[in-house]
Amino acid sequence: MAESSKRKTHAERVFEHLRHQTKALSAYQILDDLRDEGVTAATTVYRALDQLVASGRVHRIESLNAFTVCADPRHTETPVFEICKECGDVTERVGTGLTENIASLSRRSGFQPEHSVIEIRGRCGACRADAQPV
Amino acid sequence: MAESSKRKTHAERVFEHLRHQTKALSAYQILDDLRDEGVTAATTVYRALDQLVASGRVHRIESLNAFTVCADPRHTETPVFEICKECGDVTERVGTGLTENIASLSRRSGFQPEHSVIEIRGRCGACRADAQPV
DNA sequence: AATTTATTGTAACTTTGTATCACTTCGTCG
DNA sequence: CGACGAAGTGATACAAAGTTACAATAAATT
Repeated sequence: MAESSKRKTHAERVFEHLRHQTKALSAYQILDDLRDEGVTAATTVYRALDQLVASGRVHRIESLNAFTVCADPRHTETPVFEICKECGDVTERVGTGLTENIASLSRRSGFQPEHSVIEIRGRCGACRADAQPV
Repeated sequence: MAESSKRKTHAERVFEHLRHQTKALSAYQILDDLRDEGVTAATTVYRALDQLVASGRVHRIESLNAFTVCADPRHTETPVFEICKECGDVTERVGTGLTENIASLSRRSGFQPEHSVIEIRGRCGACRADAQPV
């Protein structure tokens, strides 16, 4: 095995790679991208992603079956993801107050929320600007 | 082909079947369930689901890769789904005010929302009650 | 009847995700 | 030092979810 693969864990490699993306990547995209660095099996990528998601350093984007780094691992609020249908960029918003809205909904319905998925698909500001011809 | 399959479209069959469920069903579950009624191919199920989702009669639950009927096709607000991790039941909530929250978030961020995915995973009221011994 | 149009089926294939088992690496403890 | 166990990795196979391309059929039009 390449000596380079001895120093860092694969989880670190996956995290570092994701950190340099503006789009969310699928597990298999990550696998392809990291073959040079000694990651050769889907299993390994999924294991790395499991750890990273569990530790809150990476988020899974459900509507894309893809993954992106957490913008701020210290936040406790439910993150909101804006996903641009044109350029594919994914932006995480925190402190949106939506957590409280969900909590109050639950108070009414008797449902006990554990994990919320909030993903907004649409067009990002940059793509809207691009589409304005003068 | 069975004569029964002549009367209704497959989309109708899929819709009727979903309507009698409390849980969301995957496309392949639907396929299995409807084999007796002459639905034999995954393609057919997906085509039916595409129509139903496009016409707003069925929702796709992204975090489950599954489908459920729309509780009220007339609503315009973004639906919120409560998904119980224990019993698997999926409940749609409308009129939660979350649409307005998302809109105001967008006003700040410059993002133009088209379709929002809001799915809350946790425990439903019934399962919470069941888990209370005495 | 002939042509078009929508619906369905078949089959192969891609993408996404999991399970199993063997092997290596590495720390630690005797 | 060497044995041992835990964690990490890889290979393989498989399961689940979704798509594509094309042929066959049925229904509607003319």
